Amino acid sequence: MNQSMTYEEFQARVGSVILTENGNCPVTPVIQMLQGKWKLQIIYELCIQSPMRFGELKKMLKPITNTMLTNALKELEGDGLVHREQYNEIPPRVEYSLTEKGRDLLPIFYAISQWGMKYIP
Amino acid sequence: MNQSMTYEEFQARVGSVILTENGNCPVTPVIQMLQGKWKLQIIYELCIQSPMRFGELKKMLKPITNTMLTNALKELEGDGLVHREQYNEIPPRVEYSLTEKGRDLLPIFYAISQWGMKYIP
DNA sequence: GTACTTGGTACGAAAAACCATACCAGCGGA
DNA sequence: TCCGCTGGTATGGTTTTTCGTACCAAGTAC
Repeated sequence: MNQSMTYEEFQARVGSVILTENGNCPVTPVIQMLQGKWKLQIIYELCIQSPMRFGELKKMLKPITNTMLTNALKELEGDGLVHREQYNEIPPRVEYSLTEKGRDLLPIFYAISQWGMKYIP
Repeated sequence: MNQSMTYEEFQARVGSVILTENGNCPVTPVIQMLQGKWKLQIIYELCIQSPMRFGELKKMLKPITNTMLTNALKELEGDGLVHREQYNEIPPRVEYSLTEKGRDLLPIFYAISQWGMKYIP
């Protein structure tokens, strides 16, 4: 099934079948996992370029603060979406990249970009 | 292009071409538009069933308060994603449904559900 | 010896989000 | 006459996010 599915197709597949199967919703937990001002943006930056250093990410997400970036990255790492690789050099170097689990979020961003290209002026 | 695209395909298409074309990103504004604890959930409920009355929505999103639901629906209506239809009856009846613009968000939820089915236990 | 580098941490303050509670209209039913 | 129904609004308070600023280590260049 691709992205040109109809409303009825999605409803038939996700709404009627999966949702009511055992009470486990495959959408709500994902939405909650990705909540927060920066998480989706960070993942998206890592979609575009990976790996990225802490400072590079910070520059891309310009008004972000150290604290926010650190916290968000920690949570993303905790959720297994982002991998943190630390090199013991001076000055320190830390590289962030998407895990396979994180890369699998790509179709979401693809769908978002399709919508954005249609509706964002 | 469907959802089994490779990382390189997405990168080539969204990362390299569209993003750098004119500085307008088709992803970031969408992410910001959908931010907040309830917006995505409301849209998702309306994906599953539409139209829905205010009280039905409230029941589905159980711990939500009147204020939150009202505010979120107003913003979604303001963004043109949700349509509000008011019937002047007693007791009052108001039905919410997705606009075409809102329905076009469906592929995003489809992609989310695909990811959720793979990774949510 | 001083300044500069990176990838953070710690702290408190400010802002935003969220919540609970009470209240409203106006008709139908008991 | 009083209650209950719906779809909210108003108010104020609490909790969660987010921000701003200062600071750190440990080496390198000047």
